[in-house]
Amino acid sequence: MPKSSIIFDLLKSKGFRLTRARKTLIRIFVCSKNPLAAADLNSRLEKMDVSVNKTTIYREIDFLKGQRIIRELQFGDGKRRYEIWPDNHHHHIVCINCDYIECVELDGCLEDEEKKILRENNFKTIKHSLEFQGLCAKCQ
Amino acid sequence: MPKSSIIFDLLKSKGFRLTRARKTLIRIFVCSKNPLAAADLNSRLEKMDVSVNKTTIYREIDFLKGQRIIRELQFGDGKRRYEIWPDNHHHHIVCINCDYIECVELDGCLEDEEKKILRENNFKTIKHSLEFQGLCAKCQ
DNA sequence: TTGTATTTGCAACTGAGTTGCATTATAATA
DNA sequence: TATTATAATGCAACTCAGTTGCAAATACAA
Repeated sequence: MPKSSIIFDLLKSKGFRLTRARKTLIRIFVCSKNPLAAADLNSRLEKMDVSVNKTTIYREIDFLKGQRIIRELQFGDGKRRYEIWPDNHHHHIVCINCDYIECVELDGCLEDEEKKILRENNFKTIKHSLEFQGLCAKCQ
Repeated sequence: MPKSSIIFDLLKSKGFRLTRARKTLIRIFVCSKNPLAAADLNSRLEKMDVSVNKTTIYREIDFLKGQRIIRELQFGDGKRRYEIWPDNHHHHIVCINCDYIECVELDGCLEDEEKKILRENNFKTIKHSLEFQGLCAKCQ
């Protein structure tokens, strides 16, 4: 069973409706290799002949975020980007020249650091955001 | 000699002018314990009776950033924040409840990871942005 | 097929940040 | 001190991401 169908069933079982926009957005996220901003979603929807108002796109983003189907990322260009909720904990590296993005998996990611923060800063760490910026193979 | 004066001399020696706005903004950054957004700068300037147009604030931010006197940070709320260029490499932890911010210093920060990225992703890493979110002592 | 709560579209808005251009003011020099 | 070049500023109008209130449409259970 493709991943989209699993998500459809999950949402249906929770009593949410499967509208054309919602299903298409979920398919877009499942298939996309890169995190997508609201404007990216809009142009992909248009290409797929599913016309959706931008308000709906933002509301659907909130909905999918709330359902933990997607998660939000920030690459420092002032746009919020989203990707399907990952199975594996990972981060990203963005090429500062051509915006090409790759996933990066780190070993034993920041667990010790979060313990240190609890000890030294008295903060209970919930999550962290870590993105790398650099030059991809082509742009070096 | 206070830190602001050192920066004033540096800029002067490079041939830049020391205007009221520029000097006041540098003083604000030097004194501030927290990273500041453009709107924060505006309200602090008003309190100090130095009225400055918002265009000037944004241009001055660009200037100070270009001179490596301040650096930009993102905490994921859609605003860009700035702090005086740090002597020590550090990150931040933000309380998701009350927005209180503390600095966090990590040991041997991410050097091994950046080497790994060069090996495995073929990216030459220039920099990284890492921010923690959690609950501060009061909000736990 | 119907009832209704969920979802959507629209239009108008907010708030961060940008641009072009005319004006002002810093600071080096005469 | 007065002159001058140009760095810095103000203003108004703009872009672009994202939000809000409300009326209309639609998914889907019964």
